[in-house]
Amino acid sequence: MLHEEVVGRIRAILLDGEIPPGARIPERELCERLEISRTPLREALKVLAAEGLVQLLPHRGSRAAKLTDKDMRDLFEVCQGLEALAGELACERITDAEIDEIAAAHAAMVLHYRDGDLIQYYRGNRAIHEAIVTAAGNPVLAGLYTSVTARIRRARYVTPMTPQRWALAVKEHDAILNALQRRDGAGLSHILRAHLRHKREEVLQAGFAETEGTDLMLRIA
Amino acid sequence: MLHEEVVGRIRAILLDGEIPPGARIPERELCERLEISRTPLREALKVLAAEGLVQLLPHRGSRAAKLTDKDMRDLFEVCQGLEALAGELACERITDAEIDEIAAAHAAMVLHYRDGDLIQYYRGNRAIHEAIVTAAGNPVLAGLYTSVTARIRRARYVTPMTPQRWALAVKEHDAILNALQRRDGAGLSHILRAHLRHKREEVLQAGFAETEGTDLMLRIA
DNA sequence: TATCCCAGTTTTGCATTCAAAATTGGAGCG
DNA sequence: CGCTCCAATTTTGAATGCAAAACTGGGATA
Repeated sequence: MLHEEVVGRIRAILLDGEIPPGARIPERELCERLEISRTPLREALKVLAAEGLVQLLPHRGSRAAKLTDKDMRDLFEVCQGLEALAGELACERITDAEIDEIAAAHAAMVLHYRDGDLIQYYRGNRAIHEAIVTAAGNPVLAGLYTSVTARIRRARYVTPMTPQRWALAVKEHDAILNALQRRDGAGLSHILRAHLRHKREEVLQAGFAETEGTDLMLRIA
Repeated sequence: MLHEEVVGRIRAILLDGEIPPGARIPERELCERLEISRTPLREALKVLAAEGLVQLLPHRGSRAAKLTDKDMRDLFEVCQGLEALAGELACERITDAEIDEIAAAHAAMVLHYRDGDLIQYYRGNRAIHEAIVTAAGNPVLAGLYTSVTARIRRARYVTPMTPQRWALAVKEHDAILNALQRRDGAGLSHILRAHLRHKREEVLQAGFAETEGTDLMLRIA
């Protein structure tokens, strides 16, 4: 198994919440499960610690990182900045074909909204945000985005929404698609910020900071 | 020696250009120099690879990452976004005392400009940019900023400037300080973007992409 | 002479081992 | 009964050892 694969597998375990935030990471056990020895496992843990998904305590092992309200706020703040930038760049660089794909994803997502299927809605939602970032054509940006969103994923794509908020989110997504189609970078950037600000408020209001015992037990692949 | 310290030492070696971009990283040698064995060294290299400073080639060792023109452009683009965000947040959160410190740093930097001391000018310049990011009060943002700027540091703070460009940069810094003092987030954000865009043009024009043989041999601590 | 091939060497990646630090559990004491 | 302290055990962090992959260079061949 390649180094990157080990990192990926552990990252998935953490994002799935299989090892809940704050829990000790059982080295020995993971070694057996991944059929590797401690050396490559520990290499992966250090990488994940640098990413912010794992917390290393000297001589006391590693734990799945636990996000405070402040962490959550900071992450959303940065995420807003990254998506806003991605939106601007995407408008300069996106192809017609890419816009069509996003429009299709948007339409599908709206259907899930009408069906009241939150899981599928979130899945489509995430695909759209990621497509915009991809369309920005900046791998550095995409990398940071991936790492930041990984940390808030469970909160962002799991929080239940009130009908009002959900309706607003869908409306915002209409505007997002519209701005993209008009290639209105400034406009898209602005909408994305507002969209994420609302999402952040939602998440924080729902009290989804990962304090003791919060385990969402959800796997949004 | 602590893990973080090992990472830091190797990072410094790379940023100093002691191991020039593209060069092979001599594992054995570094082990002796840092007086550690291969295990912690390799852990550090994987972390630095995740940061983008090191390139890992399976079964072929690691090299100091080499930046192409595209990489440089992408990094500057992201850096613009991060600083713009930092500027906005800083205006909301910065204290009067912090503004005074930045004003003092600015004044000192202008003196170095008048002296024609580019090294000292760059040092002050960097301190100001970092102070703004710090004032944003967002550790996640600060972390990403550190990692992104590390990768372009040699280009950003080493490129020689024409008198015109230098004068313009100083003028932009006047405007930066002014916006900060007025706590004009939008304005500051705008100026920072322009400032960095100009810097990027300068760097790319100077052909400072790290292709073969480019070794700046400079240490701006 | 240039190219190909293959044994010898080096380097890499990982498993294992070992010392040091932390945790545990229970005996002794208040 | 609860607290403290200390030896036994576990876990961590790092050095070493080992198999496999990649490099090297010298000779055979075209």
